[in-house]
Amino acid sequence: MPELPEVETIVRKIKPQIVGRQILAADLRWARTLAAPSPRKFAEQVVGQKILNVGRRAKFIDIQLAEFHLLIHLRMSGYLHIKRGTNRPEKHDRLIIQLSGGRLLAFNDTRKFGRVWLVSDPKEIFKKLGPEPLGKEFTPQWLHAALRKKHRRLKPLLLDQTFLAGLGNIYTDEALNLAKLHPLRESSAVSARQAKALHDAIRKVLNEGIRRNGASIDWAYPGGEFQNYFRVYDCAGEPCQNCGAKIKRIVVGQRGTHYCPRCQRL
DNA sequence: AGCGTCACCCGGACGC
DNA sequence: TGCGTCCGGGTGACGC
Repeated sequence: MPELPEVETIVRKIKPQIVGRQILAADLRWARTLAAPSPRKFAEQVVGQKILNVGRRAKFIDIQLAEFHLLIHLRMSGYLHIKRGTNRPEKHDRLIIQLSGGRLLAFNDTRKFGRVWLVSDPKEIFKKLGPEPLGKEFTPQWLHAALRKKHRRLKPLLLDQTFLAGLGNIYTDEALNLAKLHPLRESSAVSARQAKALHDAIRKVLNEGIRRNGASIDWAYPGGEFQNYFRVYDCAGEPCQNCGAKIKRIVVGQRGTHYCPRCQRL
């Protein structure tokens, strides 16, 4: 389930292999939201363009072309593959871009949740996003002030990309556990000290996820190991590593939510 | 403003 | 074994 660490990892993997190359062909087989209206039009717009850079903003992969930005959101089951040569498309390949130098960039997405945009200015997509949790703007002071302004429960608030951009379900549960805060805790009631703990916990779990190449669960996203280090996510019924109490699973805003009832009191 | 609910997908897990 | 059903992830739309 791609969240920020997976996206970050994928960007680091593909960037050196595709920056500087030119797009020779583009085969768009499926995409939910796309600025270009048709596969033919899409190919017309990108073929011949050079890839200038590959970056990330929140969970979006930003492939900067000479005249456009190709934005890719992997959602849960999406993945970007670099292949050599011109192999046959694999099952669930949704977009295949043939590059100069004999390389192929394929966007594979089993569950068709991922999205692709071709835009001239990525700001139109990014403008609603909150700050980057690993960026300079995200400080304990900012977080405390931002939490106080809201009257929302911590779990849905942290998942809200307009509040803070990049946390998904796994990392939100893990961060709240590390910070010893209950997922249903009212945001405006969080103290400065707790905000500092939450800030540090968010950075810690994201950096840990990146270091372990993200989490591989089920079919999604090969190669990560973070799933072996979950403290609460997907651990319902298991003892808390900190206190031994049984990890609980509840549903908050349609999302599975895992926490330690003893360490994270309401 | 914030919350609940639904929709989008489909491989895998589960129950019969 | 095979078939039906449910689940889960991120996000946007919609109604209260």
